[in-house]
Amino acid sequence: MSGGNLIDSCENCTRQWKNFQHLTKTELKLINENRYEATFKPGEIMLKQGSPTSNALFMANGMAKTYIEGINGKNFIMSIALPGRLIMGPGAYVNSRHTFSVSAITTVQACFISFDIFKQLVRVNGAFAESLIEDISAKSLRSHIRMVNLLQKRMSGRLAEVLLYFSDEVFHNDEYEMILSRQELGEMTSMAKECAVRILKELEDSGVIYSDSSKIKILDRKKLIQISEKG
Amino acid sequence: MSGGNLIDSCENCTRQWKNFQHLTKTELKLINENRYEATFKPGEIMLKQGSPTSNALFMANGMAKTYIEGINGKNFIMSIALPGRLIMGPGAYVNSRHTFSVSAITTVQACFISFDIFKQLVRVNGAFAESLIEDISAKSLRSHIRMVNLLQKRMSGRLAEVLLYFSDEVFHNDEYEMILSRQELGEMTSMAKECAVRILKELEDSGVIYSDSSKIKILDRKKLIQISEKG
DNA sequence: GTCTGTTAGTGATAAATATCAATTAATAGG
DNA sequence: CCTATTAATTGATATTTATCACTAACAGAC
Repeated sequence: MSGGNLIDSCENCTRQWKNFQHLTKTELKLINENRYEATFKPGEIMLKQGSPTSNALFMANGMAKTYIEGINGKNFIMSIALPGRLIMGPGAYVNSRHTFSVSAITTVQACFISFDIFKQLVRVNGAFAESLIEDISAKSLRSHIRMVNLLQKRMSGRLAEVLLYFSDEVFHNDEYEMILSRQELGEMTSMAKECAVRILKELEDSGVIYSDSSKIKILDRKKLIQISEKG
Repeated sequence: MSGGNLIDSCENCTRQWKNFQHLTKTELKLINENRYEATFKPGEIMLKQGSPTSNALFMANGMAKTYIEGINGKNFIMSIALPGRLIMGPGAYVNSRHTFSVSAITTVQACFISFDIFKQLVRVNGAFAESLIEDISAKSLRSHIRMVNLLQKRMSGRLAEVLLYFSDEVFHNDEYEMILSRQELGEMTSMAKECAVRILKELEDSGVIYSDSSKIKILDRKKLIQISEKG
């Protein structure tokens, strides 16, 4: 993590959070003047669960994992944070503690903005507030869907779902680098790493995917969707 | 479900959603003039997953279960809706479809308020908007905690947690009527009904609770918490 | 290059959980 | 009060998933 601003301004930022479009020029300038840029190396923790929610975090470049540190050191990876996204857990408006941790997977460039300023803008700008509610709601909706997936499907269905998530939401491609280790893949699908390995192999053996340790290629999308839906 | 307003007005309603305190008199009057009261009998569906989110729902009296209709007709009960609470899923601000269903457990008195009006107030009243974000955030936080509980604990831990939920959040008493059937208890803890029965029996045999088919009494709270935390 | 620690992969086994098949309460109508 | 259903319980068994104990592969430090 190093200081110094590489990004010129929020106004010209190509990775700007899309909800900032609801701010006036003055308001956006206020954000810009109060942001702190940081660059994280792979593996570095960007936000720590339990720490005070003093800042909202915006992803400018790179990828990170958001995860809950659960019972007995067992993690649960919720999602992959991508450029242009706001990272703000529910704790910001409840107990002022981060509900989850975030750690960089690749090199990550991110901006911190004080919650005092952020919340103030939410209070005075109705359209901005509404767009924040939309953002929070979308995350909540995903988490509901995710919950049912994880609770009601067997391992192969859960893993298939995550493989599709990477293809559809993260890389927008049927072929991609699996940026998570097998251990992490297990933490995202709520299974032991050994099981993740085995099911990946099963999917490869049945010709649904090609999988070299770090590369994934979806060969039979229809079947993968079927496995994901059937459970 | 029958029409006719039994509640005099929002202003004097003892079950008023606490966030309405941020509304002006005029705004609250607007809500009051546009609300529709309904009474549901036990078992009746109040909101159906997938249907359009035309209204926000406020619980005035009684208890309901909110549940997601998942895979193969398997339900997942998220929580018990109580008097004074707003029922509004994330769909309202995303795809205008209810994300979950709600059905009455006891006789329920509830008010429907059009989302058009509700959203308008969110837009113009910053403090109200903020309080809504707080409400949504609190629900989201619970759901995160719930997710870890359900994903990382074994059956006895999950059931113990739900028994404590009823005691702490619903009845505020160590002794209460279990308003859910064994089947539903299973749907809330993500286990088969037979397992719910067995674990309830185990807890009784080990003196942690007393359980007559419909009555639950927590005898050893410390131990129950321990079981819930250990997983 | 060699050493060393970490991740991936494999098979055997144990533990947890679901399903199935019966019975036995419990309850709502008539 | 009796009967038809539905819910609760129980035991046996099948599935699913986790754990354990290794071996192989790999990457970084020196």
